[in-house]
Amino acid sequence: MHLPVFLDDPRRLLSSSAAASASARTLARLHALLIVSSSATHTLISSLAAAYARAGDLAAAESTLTATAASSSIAAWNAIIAAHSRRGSPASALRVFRALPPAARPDSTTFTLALSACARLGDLRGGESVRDRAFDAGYKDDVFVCSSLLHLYARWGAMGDAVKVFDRMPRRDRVTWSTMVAGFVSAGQPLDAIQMYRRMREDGVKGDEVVMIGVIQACTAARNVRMGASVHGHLLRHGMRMDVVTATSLVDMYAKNGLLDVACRVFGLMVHRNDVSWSAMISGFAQNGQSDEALRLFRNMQASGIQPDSGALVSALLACSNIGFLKLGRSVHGFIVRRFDFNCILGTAAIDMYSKCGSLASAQMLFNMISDRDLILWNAMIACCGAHGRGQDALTLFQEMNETGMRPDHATFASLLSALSHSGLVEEGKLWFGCMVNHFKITPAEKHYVCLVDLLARSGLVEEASDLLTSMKAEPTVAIWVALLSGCLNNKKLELGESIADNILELQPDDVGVLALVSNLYAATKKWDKVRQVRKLMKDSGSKKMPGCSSIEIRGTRHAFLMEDQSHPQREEIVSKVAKLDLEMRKMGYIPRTEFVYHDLEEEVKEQQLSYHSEKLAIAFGLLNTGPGTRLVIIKNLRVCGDCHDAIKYISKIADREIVVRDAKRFHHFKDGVCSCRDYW
DNA sequence: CTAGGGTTAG
Repeated sequence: MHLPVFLDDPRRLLSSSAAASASARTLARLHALLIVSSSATHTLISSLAAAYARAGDLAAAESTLTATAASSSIAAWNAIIAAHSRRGSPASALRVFRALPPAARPDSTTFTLALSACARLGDLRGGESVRDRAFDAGYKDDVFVCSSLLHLYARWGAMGDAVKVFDRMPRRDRVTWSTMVAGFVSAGQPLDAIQMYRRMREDGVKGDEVVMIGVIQACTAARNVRMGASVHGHLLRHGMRMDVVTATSLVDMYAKNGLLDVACRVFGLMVHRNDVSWSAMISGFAQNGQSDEALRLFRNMQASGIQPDSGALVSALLACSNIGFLKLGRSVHGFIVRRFDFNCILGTAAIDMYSKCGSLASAQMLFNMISDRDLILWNAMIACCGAHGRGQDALTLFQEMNETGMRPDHATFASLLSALSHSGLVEEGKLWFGCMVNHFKITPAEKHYVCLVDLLARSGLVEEASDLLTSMKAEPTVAIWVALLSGCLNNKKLELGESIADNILELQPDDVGVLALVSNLYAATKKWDKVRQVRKLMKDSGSKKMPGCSSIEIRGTRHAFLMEDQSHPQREEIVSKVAKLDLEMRKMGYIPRTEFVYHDLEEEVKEQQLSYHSEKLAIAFGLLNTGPGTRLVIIKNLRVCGDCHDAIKYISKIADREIVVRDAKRFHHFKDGVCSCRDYW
């Protein structure tokens, strides 16, 4: 037993580094001995309490101080408050702060800790009362106190107040500056963040990693890769520590700006990578449409022994959504259920995955299981119903959402209006558009106008839609004109349609689908020279666009089909299946719509080209490889053309199959010769 | 004994 030795000089023990790492148990024995031997002085008790706090026994620390003369020792209390903070319980930190005995006079450290706790809790009013006490106690010009006050405001979007504090600070250090930079970034003002950094440099303050991370994020948000790269160079030249966080923000900066190869190189050069670094890289691929690569990385991450965090899982789910990989999506969902609490972010990503993989039922089931729903989760589920052609369900959900007191935002209405439009619920669409503007005071954006115009025009109310355009403050965009034009074409309002087509051409669209619509309209009015002119534009933009690709998942394996790709082992069988279907379709009245072939070819060759459209190949493959009655889910990267849309209706009848096609815009549910979406051009 | 930092959903 060596404790008595300590008793010779407990003072030395408590100030030595041994105490810093002493266990709470050792400290307790020492404590007891101090009391028994009546040698517990004020200073000793205070140091002991601080040592308890460092060792993590906060209850012991507090009870050591309470009811002794040492309870006036602010240093000991600070140690306790700091320990609560480190442990991630700001509420406990504040509780201790508020219950300080009157004899313990808070100092700069105490106020700083309390303000930081308020910032973490988002307790602005509590923070302001701490501020008042700090200022009264004479810490008005204290850099630590002011910087944490600044952070409180900046972190919660009150940049105006943050600037006020900042402006009257007599002294600023790099923490002050970096707080301002990060504040502007999270307030969505990246240019002001960069401006702050410039001011800092003019003031002669050198940036450290933390400031630079803020600047990198600002470059990411401002889409300024050039400056981002120069910051990167600056870091390297000045030999700044490339820690995980710095490197990760660089990876993110390059990836979000489309420089995936550079992002990869930075990622590859990292000495230590943690879950967040992997997440940044995976999301970079997923958001740049390289979903297969994102999923490969996701597997690599697990293989290298890093447990995916929620960021990586969300990105993996996003990648599964993009390519419609239901089996993998399900397994990621299963992984989450086993290891995580299902929060709203993960829930939203999973619901979106099920939705985009064609499984409305799974999305609904998951939604019903989540009881604590936030705005984005509701929006995702409403969008899901809409995408699957369930306008009425979307409306019911929307009303349910309102009943819970959740306030809809612009995205909610975009999803709702789009759902109503796809289901042809005209009266409801008009009603809720008006309600959005008048009751919820949301200024309609382009997407809202597109939905409403589409809804009106499709339903034959072309004039009403046209009036809506004139009532708009801004000039109509291509998307809005297109919605109106397709209504004109479907409802044979050719005269109005022609002037709209002219308007669209003036805006120089390069979208082949848009041009096809315009060309179809000119064909309907027999303006053949204009048809030729538009078809030339289509040829130019058609050669630039990516090839159409469709995929189908059969028993957990994905099969992708491109028009040009001859390499599929079952290619011949597939092509002859399509030909057989084609024959039957024609007997039932199908007429190939060769206007959807954009190359100058003989009519016969054009018809053949139509047979090679990727969605037809994928469907034929699906029919060959699944049993009768199995539902087929096709994921297509571009929009389904009018010809395929007609053809799949017939195929669903002939093969007696439910066929779901997800194109770049939405879902088409084909069954018994009809599609859930209304007229299609 | 004290303040500031990265990824992820509609």
